[in-house]
Formats: sequence, C-alpha cells, structure tokens
Amino acid sequence: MKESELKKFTRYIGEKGLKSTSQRYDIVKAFLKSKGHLSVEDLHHKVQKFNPKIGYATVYRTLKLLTDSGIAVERYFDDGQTRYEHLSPEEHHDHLICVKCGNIIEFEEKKIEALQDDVARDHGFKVLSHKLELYGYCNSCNSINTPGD
Amino acid sequence: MKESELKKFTRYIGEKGLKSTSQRYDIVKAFLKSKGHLSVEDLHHKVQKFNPKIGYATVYRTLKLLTDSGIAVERYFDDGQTRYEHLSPEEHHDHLICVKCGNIIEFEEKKIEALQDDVARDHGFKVLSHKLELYGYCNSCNSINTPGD
DNA sequence: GTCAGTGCAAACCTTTTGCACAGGT
DNA sequence: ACCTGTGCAAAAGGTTTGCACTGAC
Repeated sequence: MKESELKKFTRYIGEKGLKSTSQRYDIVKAFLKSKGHLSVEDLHHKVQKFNPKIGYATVYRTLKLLTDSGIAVERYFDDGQTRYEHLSPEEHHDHLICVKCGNIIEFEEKKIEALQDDVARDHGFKVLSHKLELYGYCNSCNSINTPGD
Repeated sequence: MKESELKKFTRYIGEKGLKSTSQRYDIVKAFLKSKGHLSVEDLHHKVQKFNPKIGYATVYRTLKLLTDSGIAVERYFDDGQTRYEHLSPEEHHDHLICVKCGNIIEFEEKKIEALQDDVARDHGFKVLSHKLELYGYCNSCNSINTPGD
C-alpha cells in the first residue's frame, strides 16, 4: 500500500506536531510537480507563481522538512548549489554527467545496486541511500573531441 | 612508466608556462603528504607550518592547478565544503558514509567499476572519473539503532 | 491566547576577485 | 624589466539565523 508523497508529507507534519501552512503546501506541491534536480532558486521561482510573498528562507526551511520526511534528497553537483530531487526508492537512478556540455543522463543498473549491498554488508553497513555519478564525455561531446590527447 | 605526482605537477607547470614558486611547492607537497579528503581549511592549516604567510587565496588557486593537472579531484560531501583528494586511477576508491557519526569508510570494488563501464558504453559515454557514495549506518551506529524504527 | 511559522534583512561561510607589491623568468 | 603570482581585504554567491509580525491550533 503506497501513499502519495503529498500524503506522506501531511502525515509527517502531523506526527511531528508541525503546523500545516499554505506556504508549506505551496512549496511541497511545486516540488512534487517538478522533476529532476531542483535548486532552491528554481523552486523559489516556481513557488512565486502561487504565492509571490514566499521568501527564500521558507523554501530552505520547507526543503529541510521534505528531506527529513524522506520525500526529497539533497544532491551536490559541482555548481555550488545544493539541488533536491525526489526520493523514490523503487525508481532510483544514477547519473552520467558530461564534463563538457553539462548534460546529465539518468540510468539505472540493478546489478550495481546489488553489488553495493554486498560491499555494505561486508562492512557491517546498513545502506539508506546512495549516489553514483560517472563523469566524462557524452556521445556528442566525445565525437567532437580529438582522440589524440 | 609512472611518474611521481610531484614530477607531474612540475611538468604541468612547465607545459603551461607557469612559474614555479615556493608557495606552490609548499602547498603541493603538503597536499601530497596528506591523505583522505582535505578541505581547503585543512590544507591551509598544514601549509602554515611551512610558510605562515600563505593565504587562503593561494591555496584555492593552487588547488585549482592540482585539479587541472589531474593530481587532485574535487569532492562534494554534504558539509558545505569542497574537499580534495588524490586522483590515482589505479587505486580508486569509493565511500561508505555514516549518516549518524559521519565516519567515512573507503572501499574498492572492481566488479562495480566494470558494470559502470558497461553502462557508460551503452550510452556512448566516455568515463573519466566517477563517484560512488553509500549513505547509511555504520556498524557501531547500527547496533545502537533500534531496528523497530 | 499561545507559540510555531513566515518574511525580511542581516549574518555567516566558503570561494572568488581586485589591486598593489613581490618575485620568477 | 616584464608580467605572473601572492597576500590582503573586499566582494560575491549560497545558506542560515534573529526578530517582530502573522496565523494555525
């Protein structure tokens, strides 16, 4: 029995005795509607359409709630901004990142995940989440690149 | 034929027509002597012992050179500081990170790397480097943790 | 009515940059 | 002598925090 992410948030708010405010719901809904790797800036911008008075601080604070409630995960790429993406254990994906054009391709590989679990077990580690990023040249950038050097 | 990392730096400096200054060598040597994931703060502190006048700016600038010359790689964990570690393709390692105590365990798994190459190939991607981090509870934190949530 | 949540601005921290001086070439 | 590199301090991002006001309970 799978509950929607919005329900999950509502439940989290309830369990923690937090208040359900319109700002929080605007932000959560904007987040859930989006996909990919949202920066705080992105999300703040989207939320402005619902409620132009919402400030960065509230977005930051709500994003923390989303992270704590297991709906979102923080990601650190190399652009100096923390980005947030949906956490859905069943459809976890990893990233191929082109260092030339910055394009990010998502992929999924069950066999790698299985091996990860093996490694973790060997170290007595209980894995909650993981992050796998491959950096290199994507197909198009690779063909431009001269192989000799 | 494998050259030392210091030689590699010297060569890089020469090729680019950059100047070899004592500050640069102090920083590079301090970096090469260290292991693990150095923050700029860490490295600055270490370098102070050789030359107390070296400032943060020079450390940052030299670390960029180290990155460009393929001696160091930047890493982004979740503490808001960029960390640098040695790049040695032959002895690449990945990380198990305890979300409770912050302990970082390094590991290496050739089979995972092989699968990564397969995935990359499927996408026409030429991989230069990668980053694999497993987040969870380490052995000691796990035993403290009550399994029944 | 109380107390957590919000919005704003200031504070903070890491990283970058401008500029005058130092030092490698 | 030239011109890059350095050190300092200021600036520039991104993120957090203090505080008075708002609004959920």
